[in-house]
Amino acid sequence: MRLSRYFLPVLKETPGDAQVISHQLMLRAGMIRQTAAGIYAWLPLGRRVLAKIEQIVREEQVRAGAIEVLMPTIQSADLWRQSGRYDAYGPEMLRITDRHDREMLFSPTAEELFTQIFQNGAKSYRDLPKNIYQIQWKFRDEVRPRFGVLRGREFLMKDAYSFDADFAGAKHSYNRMFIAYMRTFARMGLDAIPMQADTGPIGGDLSHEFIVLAPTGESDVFYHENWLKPRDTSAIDADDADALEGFITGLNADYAATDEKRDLAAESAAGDQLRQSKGIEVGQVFYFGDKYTKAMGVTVQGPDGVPITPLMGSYGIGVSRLVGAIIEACHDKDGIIWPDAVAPFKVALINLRVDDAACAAAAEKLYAELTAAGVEVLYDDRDERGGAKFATADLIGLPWQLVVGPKGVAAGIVELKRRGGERVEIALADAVGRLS
RNA sequence: CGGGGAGUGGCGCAGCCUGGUAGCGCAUCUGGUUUGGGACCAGAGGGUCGCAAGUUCGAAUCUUGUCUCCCCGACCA
Repeated sequence: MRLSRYFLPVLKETPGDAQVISHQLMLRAGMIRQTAAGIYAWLPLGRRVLAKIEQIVREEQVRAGAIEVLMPTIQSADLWRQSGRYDAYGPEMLRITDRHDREMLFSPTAEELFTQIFQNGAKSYRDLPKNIYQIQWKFRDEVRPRFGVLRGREFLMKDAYSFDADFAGAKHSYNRMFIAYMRTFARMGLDAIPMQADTGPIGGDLSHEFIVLAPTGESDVFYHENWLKPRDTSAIDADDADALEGFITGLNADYAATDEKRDLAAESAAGDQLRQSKGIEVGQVFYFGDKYTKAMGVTVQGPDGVPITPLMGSYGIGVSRLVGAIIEACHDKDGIIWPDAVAPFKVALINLRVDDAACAAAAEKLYAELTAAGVEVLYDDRDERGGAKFATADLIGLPWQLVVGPKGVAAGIVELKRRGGERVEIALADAVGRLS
């Protein structure tokens, strides 16, 4: 993409109403614009990051056996009355009346709808287990939205819902998602710690929140220092229920809990290895059994002819929140430092002198070759001075900067810089190979 | 929802106390000089001061109402 044709409205100064660093950087880097309290427009650069995160989430969901669907954001109040949550949810739910005075709502989560859709298509125990998910916008009318996309009212969320015939199956479904979450966050360059958590309005008795440690986080969290070491999940076979259960039990032997689930005995057992921090919740998994299936009268036919009430879990990942969470974890004084997997582009190709024929020709050639090699490159071909281009590139945080200047081109050399890391001079002829 | 703060060109702010018809920096446009870390000179465009009512000869400025946004706390992917 040529920057001269792109839409990247960067800001030199920090807008006054942004407090946390991720919010400031997202505004300055031209990723988002606020349109109302807690509601944001996603500009091209932000949209690309969102898509990268979505794709990683999607791949790990598929790997865990979940099936993608897309549900409406606007749902009928009647559906929510079946579970009793229409009255239970409170003012956080955005309620809407249509032209016929029918009561509707903007979905804050979707247990009811998934349960209904499941019942609609599943009649037999042979249809179990199932795990169905979507990546869709949600709306929760937070009393006080803040911190940009970390606490918006409208947010993009992956929500999955599992249906099983018995508790062992349901626990395995829960564990599958658990390990999928570990893998998902690790792929994004995040160390997310699963913590015992409260279940809130979703209900149920088993739940973990996945927390990214960050000083700007809203949750107070407590954990054993063993969690600071990265966990390798690559060898785990998620299809092997016993092995998976054993692995997760092993993980959870190290204490980690959010404020409302603190276990003072476990904390004193951890002794001086106990750590306290602030954290950002980026995902949560719940097991709640037959709470919805029972309330909504959902059953499937069992092998012996007796109806079975499926047991459910639900599993959320805050996709849009992750954009902010990653920036909180990955930035310096000059701007964002994207982990490779979620970077909006891989390379910032910087032409220092658009009016220098040899320099421009070299940059154009690199752009063409990188593009042909399938490298995502943002080519700064604007008629700007070097300083301005470096500042923009640092701000938007692409992992690599390929700098093409007149002196270097004359000597057959370009500069390759790792954002937040070292810079090296390489032969012009080697540049494409190094980046593809 | 309680407590606090703020709405003035695209962004950041001053002016308000002590009413007299709006200013600065950045950004934008034109011309020129520049060109490896957010250049310089000259010129230009852009704001009914959130909205509404009131006081006054006159309101960005005073009064009242209203909307919006932000911060602290209580609540949440």
